[in-house]
Amino acid sequence: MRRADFKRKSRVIVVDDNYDHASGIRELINLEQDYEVIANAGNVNVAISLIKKYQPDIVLMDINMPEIDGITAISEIEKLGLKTKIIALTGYDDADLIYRAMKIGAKGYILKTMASAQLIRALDEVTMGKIYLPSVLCSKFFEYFQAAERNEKAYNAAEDEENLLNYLTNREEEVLGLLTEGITYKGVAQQLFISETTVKTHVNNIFQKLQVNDRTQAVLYAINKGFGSRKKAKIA
Amino acid sequence: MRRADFKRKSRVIVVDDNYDHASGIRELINLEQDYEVIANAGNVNVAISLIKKYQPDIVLMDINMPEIDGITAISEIEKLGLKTKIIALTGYDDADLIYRAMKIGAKGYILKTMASAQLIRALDEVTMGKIYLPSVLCSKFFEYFQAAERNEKAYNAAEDEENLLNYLTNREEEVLGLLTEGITYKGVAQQLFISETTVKTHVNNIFQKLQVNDRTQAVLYAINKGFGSRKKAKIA
DNA sequence: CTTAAACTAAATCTTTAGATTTAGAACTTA
DNA sequence: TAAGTTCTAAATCTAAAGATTTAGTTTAAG
Repeated sequence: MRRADFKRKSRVIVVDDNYDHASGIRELINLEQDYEVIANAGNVNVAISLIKKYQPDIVLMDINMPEIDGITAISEIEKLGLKTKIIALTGYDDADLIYRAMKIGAKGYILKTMASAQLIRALDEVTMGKIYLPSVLCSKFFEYFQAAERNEKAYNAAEDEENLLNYLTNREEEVLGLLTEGITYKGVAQQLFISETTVKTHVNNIFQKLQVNDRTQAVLYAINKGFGSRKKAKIA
Repeated sequence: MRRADFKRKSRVIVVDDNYDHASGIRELINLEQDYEVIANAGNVNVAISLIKKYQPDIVLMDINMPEIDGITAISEIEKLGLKTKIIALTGYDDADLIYRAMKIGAKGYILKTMASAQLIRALDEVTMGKIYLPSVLCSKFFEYFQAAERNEKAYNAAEDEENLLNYLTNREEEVLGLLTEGITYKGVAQQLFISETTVKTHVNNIFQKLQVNDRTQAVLYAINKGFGSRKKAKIA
């Protein structure tokens, strides 16, 4: 899986507040013909300026660091929008950490306790544009991921008892749609080419069907039930 | 990784509309001392009633089936709330399919083209409560997952230009909080033990700061900016 | 052919909402 | 101490919002 010799070495920056550990990794990586460590960083701020300056191919990021944590650091680096790929590195296989690191864009995640072969393997895979997560960690990730999804579902299911929106007529839905954009009776009347009194009639019917007393409550009900789903009314 | 002999065999149901393929898997699994296929199902409806009846330990679910697709099927089975673990099975490594299957709770995902050892490995891992996703598919999953997260971020970033909510005073935030529950001036006044005119003053200041004209727009602005974030005002 | 929704609209009336101005008390900061 | 914020409150309006009743069309269902 080694790349041909005529390709330049992949440039790596190691971020770890433990100097000894960083040095160990550096030496380990420099033994490989395909990689070279171009810098070490002992804290996040130094790391970010080095990364901005050198735009390395890969960053090995220790997650457990003082001041700014590694997760935040990854997030910051991702914001730079470089091609730099980040591999997270920790001592423990905390599901939450793995989930968060992968969520914000880490391309790999390995444990410090893993064999050095794992590290090189991770570098190889990530260099080839893949994502590397050892199966143990992969399993951990999914525990967390699926638990999170289940919570989402349970959360939404709670308000799925009965959706009063289903009782609305087409016209009433249209009117409600305009209400959820913060438009007045007059405005709705103009947009639908009907009189203001008609709008009032519709709105009153909507209130009764949704069992609310005013437009604010109607709008809140509609939004909570996912009315208009992903459009999110724009104000400003 | 085989379990001790005194433990009963894990009971497996195979769901696949291709009878030959299902039979092949059945024979393959029955060669293992730890597993036995207790039923085959050629379509989703049969599968679900069999699963309800036998509550197997594992379901091997082909995703590409006529009528109801396998993803929906997994979702339906998960809704039953059984201990049954589902392993998805497809011909292609479609990132979207993998993502959706894992998202709704599949405990494993393997390709039909993979060696039979992979299948047994998946059964073993899943039986032990882990999640099994071969590294190739794991990588595919994360491509999709991270792309989805990036889109989320981009979506939210668009309205992060400036959050006018930051200019609100504490009291104004309180008032806005009550407005986002659909409460009237009088109601807010009672809850905060202040006069109605004071509430009006606050509300007017809120309108100016949020650059809106009425409470509906203020509430919409607040919700869009994540005011109260995950609480979602309850009406009804 | 009749019944029942659904959409339309008017009239009337009460209640909130919202704009605007002014101002006192408490607290903070230069 | 003076200036500035924040929270409080009142008075006075105007403009919306909302409740209620009645009623004429149209269209689909029986």
